[in-house]
This record gives sequence, structure tokens and C-alpha cells, in this order.
Amino acid sequence: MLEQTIENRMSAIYNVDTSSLSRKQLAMRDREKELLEIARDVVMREGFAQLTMDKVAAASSYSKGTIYNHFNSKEDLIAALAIEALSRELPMFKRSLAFDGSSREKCIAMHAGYFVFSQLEPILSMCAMVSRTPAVTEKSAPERLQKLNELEEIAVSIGDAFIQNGINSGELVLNPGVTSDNVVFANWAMGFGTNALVHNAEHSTCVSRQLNHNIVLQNINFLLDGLGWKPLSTEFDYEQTWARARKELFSEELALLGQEA
Amino acid sequence: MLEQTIENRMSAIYNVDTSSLSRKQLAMRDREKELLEIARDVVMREGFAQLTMDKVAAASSYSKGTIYNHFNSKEDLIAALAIEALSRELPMFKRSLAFDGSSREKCIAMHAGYFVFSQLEPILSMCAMVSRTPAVTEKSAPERLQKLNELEEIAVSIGDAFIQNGINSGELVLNPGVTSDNVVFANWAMGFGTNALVHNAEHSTCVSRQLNHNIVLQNINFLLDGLGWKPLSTEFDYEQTWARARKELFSEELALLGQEA
DNA sequence: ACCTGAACACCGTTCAAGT
DNA sequence: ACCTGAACACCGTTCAAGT
Repeated sequence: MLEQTIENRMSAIYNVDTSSLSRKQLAMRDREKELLEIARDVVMREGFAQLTMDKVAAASSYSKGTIYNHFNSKEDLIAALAIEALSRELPMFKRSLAFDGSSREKCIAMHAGYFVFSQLEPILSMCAMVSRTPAVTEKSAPERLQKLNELEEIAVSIGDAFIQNGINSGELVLNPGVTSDNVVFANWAMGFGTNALVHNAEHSTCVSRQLNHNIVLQNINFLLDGLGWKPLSTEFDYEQTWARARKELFSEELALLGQEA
Repeated sequence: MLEQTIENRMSAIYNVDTSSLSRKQLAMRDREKELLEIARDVVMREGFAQLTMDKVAAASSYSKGTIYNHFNSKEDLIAALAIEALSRELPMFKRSLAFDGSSREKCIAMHAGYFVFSQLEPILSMCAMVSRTPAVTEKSAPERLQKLNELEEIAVSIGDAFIQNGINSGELVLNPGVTSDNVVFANWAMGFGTNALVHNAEHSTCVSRQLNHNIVLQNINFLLDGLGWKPLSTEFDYEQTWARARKELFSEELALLGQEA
């Protein structure tokens, strides 16, 4: 039932009835995708500081005016890249719900997916982080921010499904006063915080000196142990879960990275 | 012994031998502080998007050229604001080491301090977050980033002192394979992630709907429970610890906020 | 109706001239 | 030696003209 609402909400966003769109609108949608890829490539080659609307226009076959037809400011473009990031992450999260394993293993598979995506698309991931930053929110279109918020809400309902799984199986028992929303938020905060710090490890000696082992999994395990989510990390080998999730759920993404799962 | 090194490192940064500085250098230092405050006020009044070097110059009694004498780019100015944030947070963290309570209570007091500071100085806190963003790191002065890194290292050694406290008291026992660095990092990631998301709660329905209770403390307790740090949150009232830390350690800061501890 | 790119305005950054 | 602010260059944004 809960999964049904996820299905509906995702479908409303992903399976837009193309027949209801005019040819122009379809072309518009394709062009936007094209522009986003160009923007991402500019950042990849030259860095965020070098991302200019001129460069995006020059690298595309369109004029600056047309770019502004899609994005009402540079920050709006970055928010659009964040939307691209989230829309590609959500299906990976959803896939993890069907991962073959305990409720906690499924949850860990989701975090593995988040990490795989951040490696596959570091720039889009960075945009998703930066999109929570005032410089961006102050200048992007309200409709854009609303769409970002909608996707975030879907992410939360998917997150909630993992928690419900745990509760239903009896492997997760919430203390009184703790809601499933709280647990989703805690997972989100830990995932976000860890990935944000790891992303900037190059600038930070104290982070980079622990990158030799799986720090993301370790942090998630600290949290899930704290929730008492059975089996605890002392009772089960979640390194193996992590590796298995990479192989069974995300091998396509990893192949693009040239990494074996 | 460990505390001694913290003392030394902080002293090297905070208690600069003023007699070794020429009058000019002292004036330079004061002016930099003045400029930082002006920049913060511009952001406070008009938002990050409206922060320009012109406005900072106009609001000060100096010319644009002099501003560039201090900060070699706008991003460098933001990094300097991040340094201001960290240098004011570190003494608050250090104060928490002397908090009257168990090793875990001390650690929670530190997180309370982090939260108080983020309320007292939301813009400086935001700068500390944004300073980990490529747009800033790509353009700020290497020496500035190095200073930021030094402060971060001190923060990590202070964090380490909390963990050592726990280990020495026997209230915290690390599982094999877990280092004290890892635990510091986990606390950092959770604190950073939670505060980052809470900061943007206005834009996010799923975060803002849980702001009615102490979500920061809850997340930290999940983590510390996961580390097995005694007494667990089920055995002890850390809400009271949080409140007490506010009163006993941070009442000055809270007074500035006009909040009673 | 939409696309274009010249034009504009703003702002980051520099530097010759001044003290 | 340092400060100044005019000058410059770049880039975000707009809009009259074109199709």
C-alpha cells in the first residue's frame, strides 16, 4: 500500500504521458537534457568556478537567449542539475527495496547505491548538495525548488519503506517517542554528511587519512546499530552485503565507472 | 598530554604574540575583523546572492583595492568567514571537555555548543559549510585553505579528546577495527549532516515537519548508542544534559540570542 | 511563438597614480 | 609601502529585431 503510493508518485514524474505533450514540448524536454549534460561536462572539464552561461551556449547549438528560456539564472541551472541527480538516484533507491536480504541489508544496499551514484556522477552529486545552499536557493526559480522538494519527498517515502520493512519484520523496534520519519531523517543526515565530507577529502587531511577503508558503511552501521536494527554489525558481515549490493543491484552503474563490483 | 597538544596548537593560533607584530600588522588584523563583520552583515541583511565586494567596500571606510589587499577573491572572503566560524567554535568545544558529567555527557555538550553557535551565527555557520564547496575551494587562496585545514585538525584533536575520555573511563569500548579517528569522523559527519539539513529546513517540508523536537540531540544519541557509549540514551536523560550544557557552558552565547538556556 | 545575439548593466579584479 | 578609485574585462541578463 505504501509502495503503491511510491509507485504512483514516481510514475507521475517519470512516466509522463508523452502523447499529451506537443512535439514542441517534447523537443523542449530533450533540449533541456542536452543542455544539462553540456553544463555537467563544462564543470567536469573546467570546474564549478568556470561554469558560465556563455560556455554552455557556445558548447551547444543554441543561443544564450534560448538557454535563458530553460533556466532563469545560472543558479537555476545548478538546481536543475540537482533535480537530474535526484531523479537518477530514486530508481536506484527503489531497486534496493527488492534487494535479496534482511531489512537492514536492504537499507544498507540503498546507501551503497547512494555512494555508487556519487562516484559515477560526482558533479551531479555535488549539485544536489550545493542546491541546499542559499546562493542557489535565493536565485533559482520557485517551480524548480518545488520540483526538487517533490523528489525529496519521494526519497523520504522510499526511505520510509525501508524502515517499515524493518518494523514489519520485527528486526527494527523503535523506542517510544521515535517516529519512522525521525529514523529516515537520521539516515539521510548521516548519508549526506558522510558523503559531503568524503567528497572534499582532498582538502582535508583528517578525512583523507581514513579513506583506505569503507568509511561510509562504517558510519551507517554505527547509526543502524544505535537504532538496534538486527542483526547488529557485530553479528553479521555487512561488508559482504555492501559488495553483494554493488554486484547484484548496481553492476551497470559500476561498469560505466570501469570498476568491477 | 593530549590536552597539552591541543593547548599548544590553539595557543599558537589564538594567543599570537602581539609584541612580535608591528603596529601596521596589528591594524591589518583589526581591519580584517572589521571587514568580516561588514561582510556578514551584508549577507544577513540582503542574502548571499547580494554579497558583492563593492558593497563591502562601500559599507567600510576603505576602498576596493584595500579589500583585495585582504582577500584575493570573493570566495576567499567567504573562506575567511569560515575561518572566523571555526575559530569561535573551537573554544566552545574545548569548554565542553570540562563539562561536569560523564564522558558521553561531555560529548553531547560539545554538540550542543555546535548547535548553539549555528543559531547564534547562522551566516558564519553557513560559510563553514559552503567553504567545502568547489566554487569556494577553487578560488580561495591556498594559505587560507591551509589555515582552515589547520583549524579543522585542531577540531579533530579536540574531538579525539572526548573519545579518549570515554575510553579511559571505560564507558566507551571500541570494537576491533574501529579507531578513535573513525569515531570522531562519524560524530563530525552526523553533526555536519544534521545541521546542514536543519539549516535549510525552510525549503524542505520533510525536514521542517520534525523540527518541533530536538532532532540534533536525537541523531547524536542514535550514533552514540550505536557506539555503545554508556550510559545509553535509554538509561539516561540526555535532554537534561543538553539543557544543562546550554545553561552551564553557553549561557553567554544564548544571552546574545535572547534565549534563556 | 520562439529564437537570436547585440547591447546593457553589474560586478570582480587590476593597476597607474597618488600619498 | 600602502591606499585609492578609475578603468577594464568578463559574464549574467535582457530585449528589439528577425524568422
